[in-house]
Amino acid sequence: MTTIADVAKRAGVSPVTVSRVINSASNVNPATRDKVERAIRELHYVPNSAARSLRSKRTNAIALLVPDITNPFWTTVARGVEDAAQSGGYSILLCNTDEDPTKQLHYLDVVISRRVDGVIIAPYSADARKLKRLREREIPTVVVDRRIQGWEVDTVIGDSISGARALVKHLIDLGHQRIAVLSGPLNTSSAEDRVTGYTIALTEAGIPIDRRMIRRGEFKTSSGETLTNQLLDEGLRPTAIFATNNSIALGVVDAVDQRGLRIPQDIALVSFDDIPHLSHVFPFLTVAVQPAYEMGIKAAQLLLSRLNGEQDSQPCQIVLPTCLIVRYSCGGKPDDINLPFRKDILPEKKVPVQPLSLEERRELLRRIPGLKLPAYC
Amino acid sequence: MTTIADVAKRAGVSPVTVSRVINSASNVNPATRDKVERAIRELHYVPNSAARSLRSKRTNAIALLVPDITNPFWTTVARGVEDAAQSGGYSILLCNTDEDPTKQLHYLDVVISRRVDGVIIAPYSADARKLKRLREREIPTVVVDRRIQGWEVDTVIGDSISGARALVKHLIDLGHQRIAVLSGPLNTSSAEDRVTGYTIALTEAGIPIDRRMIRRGEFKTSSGETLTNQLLDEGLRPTAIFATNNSIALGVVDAVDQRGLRIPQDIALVSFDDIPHLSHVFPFLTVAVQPAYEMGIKAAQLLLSRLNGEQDSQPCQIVLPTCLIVRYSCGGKPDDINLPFRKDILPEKKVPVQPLSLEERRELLRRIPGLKLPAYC
DNA sequence: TTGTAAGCGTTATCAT
DNA sequence: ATGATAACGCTTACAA
Repeated sequence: MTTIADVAKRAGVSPVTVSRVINSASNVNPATRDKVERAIRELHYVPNSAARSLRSKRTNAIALLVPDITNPFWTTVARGVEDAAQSGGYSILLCNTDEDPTKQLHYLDVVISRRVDGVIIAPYSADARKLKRLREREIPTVVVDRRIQGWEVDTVIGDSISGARALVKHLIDLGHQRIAVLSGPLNTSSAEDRVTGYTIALTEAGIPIDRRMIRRGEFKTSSGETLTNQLLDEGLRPTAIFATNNSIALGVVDAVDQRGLRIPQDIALVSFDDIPHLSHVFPFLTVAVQPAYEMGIKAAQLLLSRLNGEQDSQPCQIVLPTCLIVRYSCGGKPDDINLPFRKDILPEKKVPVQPLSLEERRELLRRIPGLKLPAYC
Repeated sequence: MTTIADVAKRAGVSPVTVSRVINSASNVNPATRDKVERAIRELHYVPNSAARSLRSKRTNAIALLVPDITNPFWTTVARGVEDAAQSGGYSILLCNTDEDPTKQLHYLDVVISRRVDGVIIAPYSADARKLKRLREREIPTVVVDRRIQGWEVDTVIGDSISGARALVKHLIDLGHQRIAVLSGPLNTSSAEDRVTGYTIALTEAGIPIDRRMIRRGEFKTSSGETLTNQLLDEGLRPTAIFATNNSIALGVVDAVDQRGLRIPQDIALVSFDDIPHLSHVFPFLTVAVQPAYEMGIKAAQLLLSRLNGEQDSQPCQIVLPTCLIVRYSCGGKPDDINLPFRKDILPEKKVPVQPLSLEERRELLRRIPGLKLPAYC
């Protein structure tokens, strides 16, 4: 395989000069540059990045650790990351962690072994100790979609609290009083923030919190199904369910379907995160959406700016606004529509979600004793 | 950062011995191994893979080049690839080409520069010359989803011809005679094979081919929309449309919707490739599906077996069977169902697709003069 | 502007 | 079973 020495020989210069051309150093004579570039072309020379990395201590690669690329939310985030990374000259190492501690740990070792320049991660836990390896080695890191406790690290998240609050408020406005929430893992901030938003909305409406209506599982369809079954088996008779992510929502649909119940006639359903192509063909599910693509772009841009030292040294937290998309799944629409759907019959309404105001925040902290409101909202 | 020399010193052995331990060489004294492993743990040593790669000429990485990870088909393939690669100790370099020649070329350079051990690619064109760089450098390659002309290379594809034939036959059985097909790029075998399947089904039913009913665009929603509009504007009055991929199908839905027409009452729709979560909530679209996850797994396994030299030297072509999933979108169901859907009201039927038999093949070649049937079916 | 020399951290090769 | 030595292909530091 052609090396830099071959090119140098052909161009009649030293390897260093070729290196300078490759790295677009300024101090190269244009004529020399031409010679070298011709030699590179003629020999189809492509530098060996292992060798470059070994010497330069940079890999021009970043790792992306997400729970599951198969979830359309993560797919979209990944695409954003890839686009931004690519245009900055970085490659992406893709890692699915499945929210699995062992897998995440394994991948952190891969990340360290490969000496990637930076990491974008949606960690399975808010516990900073799980990311010790990254921190110890001072690998530039951006956490996405979730907040971390115990480590001031760059973070890009959606405003889950306000989104959830808006979603539940919407249900309440439609007359629902018995609303259940199906949350994800306890130590995952996005799951918890959505429960917080739920609590806020109920409190603001003067509806007492029934702890039995708050369920926690995993961000998985199977979990949504199980939790729904438990909920309905216990005879709590919720009139609406808030699924804290799209996978859980699908599980709710399944469980409700199996019981011969109907959405929204028998039970309403809202969800955090959309199911992209579904809305396209069947504008059904009322959801709070985060700008997933932008989240990916922003995370990558933030990381790259760190790598280039363009950023001030303070870790930052970027909070992206959410939108409420009101569709059919909580009722309020005729239920005798012919198949298939036309968007003029099943219109959808997209509304930006307002974050909590300072007064609302203060008021809430007063009214709800145990409430922990993260700084971001 | 800790190096192999640090570990060696601590364990009181030479770096080579540490290397042997890392690489689980057999000829290491168990006691020595223990000492080394302890030292590794104590120092939190993780080998530098750039250095390893430079010396060993292996990167333990493979590149995955797909059109767009955002398309659920590719998402699923990617997940399969990642799972298989991970369990073989390989990392994945993710590259979205957007079916764009420039992007693909760019990524081929990245691939070469990074000296990945192998490549899994869905190339934007069947022209082998576009992959010259891979071939010249003898980078082990598996082509997925598409056939390549002019290069005998490992390939994993779905049986597009039989799938398309089954899909169109289904339409014909329901009484459709004026069926349009919206295909993808001319030089993409999956697109062309699906048109071939279409042609076969019509011919077998004795329906003459109307060239105006065959449209070609891109595998994009916008393209599906445009093509549908053109088709309908020209007054060809198709009673059914066959979209050759899921993105195109979504464009058809849009266009039909905008005209105030309904699927399937006014026009039927079938598609190649499912839209995963859609079917979950709204079992609507009749489709031919390929086992996308298995395609990813198979492609990665094939590649890894090449890398490990476990395979005979012949390039091979793996053809995965397709299934027909019959749902609502071509009619034959009541159209006065209340929202939302219950799967017992909108049942779906999944049928394995039979490949063309030898006799059928022979018969077809006789009846259709210009027909080019690829070897795989 | 260009070149020389050294070294990045590992493993292949050969020797013991 | 273990070690010494060199080399992988490049870039940094310094010199000219």
